[in-house]
Amino acid sequence: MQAIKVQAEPADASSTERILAAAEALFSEQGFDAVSMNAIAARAGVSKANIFHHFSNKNALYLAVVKDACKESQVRLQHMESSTSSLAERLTHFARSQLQSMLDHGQTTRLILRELLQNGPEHGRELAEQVFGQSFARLVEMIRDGQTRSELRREIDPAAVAVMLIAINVYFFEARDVLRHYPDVDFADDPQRYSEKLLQLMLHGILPAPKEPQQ
Amino acid sequence: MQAIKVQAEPADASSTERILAAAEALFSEQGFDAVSMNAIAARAGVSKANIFHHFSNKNALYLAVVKDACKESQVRLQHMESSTSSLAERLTHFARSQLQSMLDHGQTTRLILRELLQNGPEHGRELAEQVFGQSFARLVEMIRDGQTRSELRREIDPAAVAVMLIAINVYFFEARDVLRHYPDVDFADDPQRYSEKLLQLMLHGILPAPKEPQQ
DNA sequence: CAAGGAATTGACCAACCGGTCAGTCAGTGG
DNA sequence: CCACTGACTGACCGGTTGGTCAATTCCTTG
Repeated sequence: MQAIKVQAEPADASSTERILAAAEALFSEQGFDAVSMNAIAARAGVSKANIFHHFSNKNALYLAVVKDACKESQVRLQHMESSTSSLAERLTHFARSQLQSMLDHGQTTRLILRELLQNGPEHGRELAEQVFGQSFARLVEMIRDGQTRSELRREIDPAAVAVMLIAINVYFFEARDVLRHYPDVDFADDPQRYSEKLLQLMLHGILPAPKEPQQ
Repeated sequence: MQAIKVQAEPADASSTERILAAAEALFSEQGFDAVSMNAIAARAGVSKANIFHHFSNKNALYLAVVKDACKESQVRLQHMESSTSSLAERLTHFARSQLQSMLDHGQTTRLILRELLQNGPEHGRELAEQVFGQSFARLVEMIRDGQTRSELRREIDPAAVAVMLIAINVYFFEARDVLRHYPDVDFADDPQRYSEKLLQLMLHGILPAPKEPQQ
């Protein structure tokens, strides 16, 4: 029999860490405005005033949370092995691991996607530079590299391939709960199968091959 | 010289319509919690109490707005001509017109996407049934139909094609502001070119064709 | 014209918001 | 032992929130 807490952050972490964790959870679930400082304080197990001791105001706290989330997801997407295997294999691996990572860290992902939906053009640049920029550029580079080795058709725009890959994953994350209710869809609960099917589509296209479908 | 209104809904519409229009604009721009009933009242040019006369509470108003938006976007996607042309042409036309429609009605689109990001599994079903369901099923049917006529490879899952098509468009809408800042991307401001490039990718795949790329 | 229901309003409310503040307390260096 | 400090707290602030209500105006129907 011990202290009852419906939801709480680990008690052994520092106050600042607990506040950040609580704030990230609540912000990602409900968005900025729907979360009160009282709620964050309660979940973190500290007083509201304590939050203002560590963060100058609510917006600063939110910014810290977003920055944290960005850093995390940036780190997560950094290992992208090169050259050892074919472009198709590398793309497949990237797609699979990115999607899995998004699902594993759904909280962070949702926060960033929410941020994406938010305010205008100005705001997009920060995200572009701080979060996705590096890994996107690297992905494009990888594709372009495969293109010089004739592993994909010459007239294709590498950036378009990269965007398509990411679009596929992002949409799965967003629309899973909707897709689940379509009778035609059998992959809503199976990211592995989803990745496989969509990657096949992307690699080989949907039109019938002139001769044999196998390369 | 007349009454000054920084932003307003058309004065000739009924109060209910003006309220709905104002609410949709504000909700889609700022989200549920960030918009106050006072703000909606001011923009609609009515008193706050008047809103509560027409809608039982804030949530009911929001629901009405969402339902309106859903109905509108449902109507928008209903014309999908069949049989006259090849599957590739029909898919291309669908992609182009859907994307254009999303951009033209950015307000509504953003509202629905925001809704998608929101709460859990339960909520997804309503959206599935009320908004996207019909047109998704029809799109799948169209693809399946083309498949029986051997216009696309037999082993392909029509639902996967449909999801890919939609994912491509949704992601463009969401990430435009970010994509714009990538030096590799030349289609962020040109939905037409985006549709073209991505559709080519989807139709022919990215791998080199065994013989001639042209069908 | 009178009657009555719908539309509309300003005044008002309790609850809650983000944020402040004076002050307690544990630790620490001299 | 004392002085100082940073972490931390409960009580509190002005302002705003969603929502109520009695009163008034408007419009229709008899």
